[in-house]
Amino acid sequence: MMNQKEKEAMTLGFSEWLQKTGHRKTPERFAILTLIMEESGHFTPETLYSKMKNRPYHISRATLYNTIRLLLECGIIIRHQIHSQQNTYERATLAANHGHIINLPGEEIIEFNHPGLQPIIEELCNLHSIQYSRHALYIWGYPKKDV
Amino acid sequence: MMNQKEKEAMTLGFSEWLQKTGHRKTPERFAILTLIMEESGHFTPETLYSKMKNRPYHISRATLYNTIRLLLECGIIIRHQIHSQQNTYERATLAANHGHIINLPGEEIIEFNHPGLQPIIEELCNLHSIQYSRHALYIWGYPKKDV
DNA sequence: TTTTATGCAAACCATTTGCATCGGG
DNA sequence: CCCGATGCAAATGGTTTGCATAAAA
Repeated sequence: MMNQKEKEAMTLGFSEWLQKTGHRKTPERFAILTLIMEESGHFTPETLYSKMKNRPYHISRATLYNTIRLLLECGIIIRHQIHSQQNTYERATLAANHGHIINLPGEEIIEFNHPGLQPIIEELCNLHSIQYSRHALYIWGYPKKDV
Repeated sequence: MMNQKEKEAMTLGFSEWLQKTGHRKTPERFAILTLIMEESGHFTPETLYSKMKNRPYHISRATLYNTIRLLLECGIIIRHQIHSQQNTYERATLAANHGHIINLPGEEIIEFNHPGLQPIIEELCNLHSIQYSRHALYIWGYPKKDV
C-alpha cells in the first residue's frame, strides 16, 4: 500500500507529465490515478470500471481506456500479459520489485524477488546497447505435491 | 530450423499425445504442426492462417485455433505475451533457449541467452516448492543513441 | 475562444461457439 | 456406426473509434 507522501508525489508526477506532454489535467484522469494508487496488486480495465461505479461520479470506458494508455505512456503502470483475453496491469513501482511465478493450473500468481537478476539484466543491456526501461521474469510451474 | 529427425520426433510425440489424451489424429492437425515446424521464430494465428491458404487444402480458423490450443496443452508451443491485441506463439524448444529484449518503440525483438539465469530460477522454484515448467524473461528498453 | 477530453454507442477484430456435416477409430 | 472434429458463419467480449457535447486552458 502506498503512503500519503508517495501518493502525493505520484499525483504530482502525473500532473507534471500531463503538462509537459500537452495533455489536459481532467478530474477523471486524477480520479482513475487515485483508484490505481489504492490497488495493492494486479488489476484490469474491468475491475477498475466496476470499482468506479461505486464512486461519486461515473467515468466511461472510453475515458478509462484513454487514461490507462496515458498512465502506461508516462510509466506509472505497466502491462502484464499473463491472461490471453484481458490485459492485466500493475503499478510500475510494485512490478519493479518482483517477478511472477505463475502456478498452474489456475494461474495463481506468486511474486518473488531475487538479487541475482539485476546484474544479469545490466550485462545484457550493455551487450545489446539497450537503454534499460524495465523487465519481467515469469516462471511457470506446478505446485510440488511432496513435503 | 529443425532438421528432419527433429521433425519426425516432434510429429511422433504429438501423435502419441493425441492418442494418450483421446484426441483424433486428423490430417488438419498434422498439417498445422508441419507448418509450425517450419517457423523459425514467432508466429500468430493469422500468420499461420495466411500461410495455410497457399497450401493444397484449406483449413478453417476454428480448426486452426483448436489445434493451437492442443499444441499449447501438449507443450509443443508456448504463448508469448508481447503484444496486447494478438497472441504470439513460438515453439517451446526455441523459446527455452532465449529471453526476449523488446526494443521500443516498435517492439522489435532481440533474443538472448544468459547462463546465469538458470541457477536463479532453480533456486526460486525450490524456495516456493514449484515444479518448474518454463520461464520467460522480457527486458524492455530503447536503443542507445551513442556508439 | 479554441481545442482537447468525455460519454455514449457503434465499430472493430481476435477468438470462440453453434450447428450441420464429415470422417477417424 | 458413433462420436469427436471440421467448416462456416454468427456470436462474444475486450478494446477502439466517431461524433456531439462539455470543459480545460
